[in-house]
Amino acid sequence: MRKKGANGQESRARLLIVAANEFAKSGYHQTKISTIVSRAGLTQPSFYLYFESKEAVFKELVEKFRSELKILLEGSRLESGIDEEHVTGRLQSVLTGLFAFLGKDSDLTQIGFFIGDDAVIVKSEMVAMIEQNLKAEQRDGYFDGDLDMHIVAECLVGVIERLTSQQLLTGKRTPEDLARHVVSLFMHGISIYPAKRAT
Amino acid sequence: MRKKGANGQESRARLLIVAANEFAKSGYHQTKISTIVSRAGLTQPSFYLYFESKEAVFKELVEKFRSELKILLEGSRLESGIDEEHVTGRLQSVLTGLFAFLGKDSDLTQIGFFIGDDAVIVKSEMVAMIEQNLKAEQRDGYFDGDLDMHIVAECLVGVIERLTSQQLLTGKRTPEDLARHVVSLFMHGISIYPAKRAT
Amino acid sequence: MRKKGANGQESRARLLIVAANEFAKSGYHQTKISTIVSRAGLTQPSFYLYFESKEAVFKELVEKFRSELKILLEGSRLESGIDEEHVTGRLQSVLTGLFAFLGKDSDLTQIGFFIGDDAVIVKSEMVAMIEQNLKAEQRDGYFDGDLDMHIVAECLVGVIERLTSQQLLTGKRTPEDLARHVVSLFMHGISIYPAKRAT
Amino acid sequence: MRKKGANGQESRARLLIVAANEFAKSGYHQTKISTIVSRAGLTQPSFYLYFESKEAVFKELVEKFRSELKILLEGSRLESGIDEEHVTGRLQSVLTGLFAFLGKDSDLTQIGFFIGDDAVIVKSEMVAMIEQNLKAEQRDGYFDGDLDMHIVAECLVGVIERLTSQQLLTGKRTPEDLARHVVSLFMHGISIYPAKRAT
DNA sequence: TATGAATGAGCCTTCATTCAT
DNA sequence: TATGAATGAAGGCTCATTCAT
Repeated sequence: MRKKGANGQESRARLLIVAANEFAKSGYHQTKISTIVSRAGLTQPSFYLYFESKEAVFKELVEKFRSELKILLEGSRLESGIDEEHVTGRLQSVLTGLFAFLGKDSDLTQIGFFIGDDAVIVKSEMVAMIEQNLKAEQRDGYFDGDLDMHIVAECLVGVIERLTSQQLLTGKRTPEDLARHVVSLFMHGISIYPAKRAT
Repeated sequence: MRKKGANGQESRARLLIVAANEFAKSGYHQTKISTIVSRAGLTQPSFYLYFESKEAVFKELVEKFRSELKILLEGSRLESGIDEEHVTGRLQSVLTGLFAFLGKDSDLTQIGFFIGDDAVIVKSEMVAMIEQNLKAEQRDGYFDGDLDMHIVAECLVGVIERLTSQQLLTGKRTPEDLARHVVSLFMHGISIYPAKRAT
Repeated sequence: MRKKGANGQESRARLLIVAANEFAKSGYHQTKISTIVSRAGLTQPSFYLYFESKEAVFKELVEKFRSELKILLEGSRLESGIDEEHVTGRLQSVLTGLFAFLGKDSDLTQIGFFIGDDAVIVKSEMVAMIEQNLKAEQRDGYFDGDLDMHIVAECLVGVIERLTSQQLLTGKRTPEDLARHVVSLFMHGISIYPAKRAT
Repeated sequence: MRKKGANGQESRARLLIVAANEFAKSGYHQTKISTIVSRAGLTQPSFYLYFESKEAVFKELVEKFRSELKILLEGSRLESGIDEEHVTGRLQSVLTGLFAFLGKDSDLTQIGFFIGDDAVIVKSEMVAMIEQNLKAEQRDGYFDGDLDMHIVAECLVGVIERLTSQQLLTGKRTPEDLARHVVSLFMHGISIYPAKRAT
């Protein structure tokens, strides 16, 4: 009879899952290898059979998050839209995709988006990307030329950040729902009065 | 014979300042008592002359932030406005005050707003408060009745959070500047087209 | 189906060679089984197919050295010489043989002569043997009767030890060369003045 | 009542002594901090109160040996002698001093002369120094011009090495005694016949 | 003959905290 | 008010060795 998980890949996978969960729950430094291996039904040396070090697993997880996110974002670059409908629709779909991605694996999202020094970088890159797109649309006349798109991009990321942690990862809202609210808010704000734009 | 600066209150104050800075820089767990006392020109036992434990200093700092914030927010409750001008103006002034507060002591803000488990609570409370105010204004007809003000409040806090850490604490923007951008974004969004509200 | 080289004796031999090299290079404790098997193209359990333990391989190597050395030394016992020419010649040839042996397999020499607790014993035995021979020649009148042959023997071994590690194993000198120098030094010293022996 | 050794310098000194003894007895890697502190009547963290790391103590000990040895050797440079008596006497006194130094603190000698990678260097430097001196005397005509003084120096160090570990550190012989034997051996060898030098 | 998988035992190092002065 | 000295409790990592196949 095989020992439980006498299969390397399976053990590794289990360790990775548990590790992600622990890192997400407690942060990098508070996570103990002893807890990880114990939850994975193994002993400490086994951990080092599959990973170089504590830092290495963490990096692997961060990298996984980053690369998946990169693929998602690159696949959803906003080309210049044609009319307002399109712009809105595109934003809606991109955000839905993003929230769907962020909600898919809550441990990984926690790690890549909120824990560790790289999270700051990830979000900065996201801001930069969004800013580029917004500026393009702004040049095309869809958005008020006076807006500081860097600030807008920062705000959007702040919103995504908070909604992800408070609404998405807690299961209170769906990606579509969140995307709809965000689009609505960012497109038209909450006032019932039209903006007094510089004319 | 007293040592230079061998004044209890002064030593305590110095420890508190250094501790705040270390917590802000490195987070709770990465901050070492040895570093704090060393920077404060004292030795480890002295630390325990003024504070019960590492956790105690941290809590004291968090509490300081929370109480100051509480006073600020209570002093700036939005009473029902009278017209759009007022609503906008009030929001603008409240946000300016909030950013001013958050920018006043960056170490304390870091601690109370971003580090430690209480930060989550602080922000949730802020969300709740904002939500109340928004709902009141909504009832008064200033905002679209269909809007989910809980989500809007969450978004506002997310925006405040991010702008604080990325623009305010880095010295890139002033409180007024940030408040203006936020008000503009939240009131009217970025689209040049008016919202198609349900009629 | 056998794997390439899946011949027990061959694997064992490979392990032995690599082990000798690692022990020689890094010493007993710093040598890791994992390194040995990896260099031998095998896995850790295979090691235990051929050797009881880490200590066992080491002992086997030490024993190999000791037995070979023993054979060499026993075959070269100095019988009482007849005249000075003979004594000198005999010493020269014995030393040449010894250096040749020590230079033959540098890893084994390193292990048996310099590493591990047995090396001390090996050299002590060598001292004892040399001492016997020197004393015999001394009784026969070839050497000054006042000399403490135990010390002389110790010196000779010290010289052999150092020349082996610094000149022989580094390839700087040949066995013959070294033997000649040692004989010259031990027979007549370096002074140009004759010794003032007690008469 | 003071705790045993509630004096920093004393604790440090005790640790250093015990550490030296352990390193000398078991070598670097086999020496355990736990053993050192336990023998010094302390606990593990205390060790790190006085030393950076295990490696650091070791280095400190090695350095102590090296610097003391350096001072000794520099103070006893052989100036060109005047006649054979002088040369012999000088050699005798230098060797006596050296053996006295090597016998003074056997643990330190073990560490600096036999353990650790630096021991090899120490001895190489010693060879170089001796070689210089011998060559000078050789140029002055005291020694046979045909001798390879590098080899002679190597032999001398080999002899010192062995006599130190086997006779001096074991308490069997005194520095003077050993020096006398070495001088006699190196000056005139053991043969009763005079050397047939090239004429 | 060979290996994939796993582990018991152990070692170095760190840090918040305390005791005696 | 202040500190020199010390420690309990942990945590990351390594290595020789074994089990089941």
